[in-house]
Amino acid sequence: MAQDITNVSVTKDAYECTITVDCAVFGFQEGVLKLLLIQKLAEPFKGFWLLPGGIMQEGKTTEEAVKSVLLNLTGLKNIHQEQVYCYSDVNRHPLKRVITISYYGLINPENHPIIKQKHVSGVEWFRLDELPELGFDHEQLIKDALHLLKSNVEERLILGELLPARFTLTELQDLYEALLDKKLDRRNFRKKVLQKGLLANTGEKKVGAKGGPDLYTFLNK
Amino acid sequence: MAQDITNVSVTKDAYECTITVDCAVFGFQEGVLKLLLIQKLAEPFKGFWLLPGGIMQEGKTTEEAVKSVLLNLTGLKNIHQEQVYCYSDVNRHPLKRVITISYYGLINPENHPIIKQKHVSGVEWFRLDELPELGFDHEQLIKDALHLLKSNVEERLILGELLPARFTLTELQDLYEALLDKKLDRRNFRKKVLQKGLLANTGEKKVGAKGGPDLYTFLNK
DNA sequence: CTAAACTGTGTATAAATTACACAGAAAAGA
DNA sequence: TCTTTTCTGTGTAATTTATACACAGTTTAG
Repeated sequence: MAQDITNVSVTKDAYECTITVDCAVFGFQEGVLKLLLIQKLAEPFKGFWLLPGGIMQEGKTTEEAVKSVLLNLTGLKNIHQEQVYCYSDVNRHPLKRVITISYYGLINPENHPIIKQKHVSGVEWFRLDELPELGFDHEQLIKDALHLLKSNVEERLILGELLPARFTLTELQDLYEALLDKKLDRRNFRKKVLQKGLLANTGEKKVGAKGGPDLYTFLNK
Repeated sequence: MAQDITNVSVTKDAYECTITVDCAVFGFQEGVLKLLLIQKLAEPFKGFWLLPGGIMQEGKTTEEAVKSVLLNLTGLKNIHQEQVYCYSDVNRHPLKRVITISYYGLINPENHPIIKQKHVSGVEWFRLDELPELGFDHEQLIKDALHLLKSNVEERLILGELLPARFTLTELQDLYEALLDKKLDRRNFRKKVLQKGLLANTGEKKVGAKGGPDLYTFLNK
C-alpha cells in the first residue's frame, strides 16, 4: 500500500528528522581571512575542531537557530549570515540521522569578543591556510561556504562586517586579495569597485595611517 | 537551565521536524520554457496548483526524496536536479511546521510522458508567463529556482535534458532567449557559447530542418 | 626635518563585446 | 522540377571593457 507522500499528508505518519545548523564564521584581521572553530568536548569527534553548530529548536527558523547556536557556543550575536546549502547524506552523523543547513557569517573579530561557553572545550580563530583536522564533513561545508562568500563579495560586494563601517579602498583590496589569493593592481581595482556604484567617499580620511587614505562607506544600507 | 544544543546532544531531547522537498520541473518545448505543476486534491490549498513535492521519508537523502516524490506524483524518473534553497519560516504550512528543501529539475517533455498518479487531481505543463495562482509560498520557490537555473545555464551551460543529446546551436540560442527573455545576435551567440569549450560539432546535420544545421553535443559527460 | 611607506590619479594597449549582411542549403509550395 | 521561402553558417569594423604601468603628494617613524 503506497503511502501518500504529497503535501496533503504532512499531518499523518510523517517521518521527522533532527535538523542541525552549522555556520562558518569568517573574520578579516591584519589582512588575513580567518575562520572561527570550536573544539568538541565529547564524542563523537571529541577533541576535533568543528564549525559551530547545533540543533534547530522548535518554533525557530534555521536563521534563528544559527543565531541561537552561535550565541550559545561562542557568545557571538548580531552577525550577517547567508545560507549556503542543505546536506542530507544519511550517514553524515555517526550517531543519528541529521539534516544540516549550513550558513556562513561575516564579522569583524574586533567588535565581537569570543566568549567560550560551556559545551565546548575551545573556540579559536584559524587562518584559512592553517586549518586543523575537522570532524564530520565540515571540510566540505567550509569549501562550499568559501565558494559562495567569494562570489557574493565579487559580484555583489556583500561584506557583512568583514570591514568596519567606514573603510579605505586599500582595506577592501586587501580583502579581495585574501579571498582570491592573488595581488591586484591598485588603480584598476579602484576603477572596478567604484563603478559598481555601491560605495561613497565619506570625504574624511583615516587617521593614524600613512598617506591619509579616504574613508568609504556603502551607499544604501 | 540552558539546554545543550551542540552537536553532542543530537541523541537526546532533540526537536524533530517534518521535512518536505519541492521540485520545480522545467521543460523546453517549441521554443517555450514550461513548468510542471500539480493540482491539489485536498485541503489545504485544495484545487490550487503547486510544485510537485512531498515528505522526505526515513533513510532517504533529500535528493532521493525528490526522485521518489516526482515518481509518485507525476511518473517522472531519471531527471537532472539541482538544489535551490531551504525554506524554514515557521508558518509556511498552515497545518504543521515543515521545513522544505527546494530543487529544480530539467527534462525534455517528449522523453518523459507525464502520468498523473493518485493523490493529485491534475498534472500539467504551464508556460512560465501563464502560471496559475499558486499555493503555499511556491511563487517564491519558482522565482528562486528560475534565478538559479538562469545562472547555471549562462555560466556553466548546465542544461540537463532541456535539449536533446544532440542539438543545433539555434535550439540552444532559443533556450537562452527564452530564459533571458530577449533576442540575441546569432553570430555573437555562437562565438560566445563555442568559446566556452564545452561543445563539440558532431559533423552531422539535423534532418528535416531548413538550412541543414549542424548538430552539437557536450564534450565530456 | 629627513626617510620611509603609503595614497590618489590617467593614459596607452590589449582583449572582449557588440553591431551588422550575404551566400548557400533545405523544405514548401506552385 | 523549379521557384520561393526560410533557415544556416560565417567575418570584420566599431565600441566597450580590462589590463599594464609611474609619479607626485601625504603621513608616520625615527
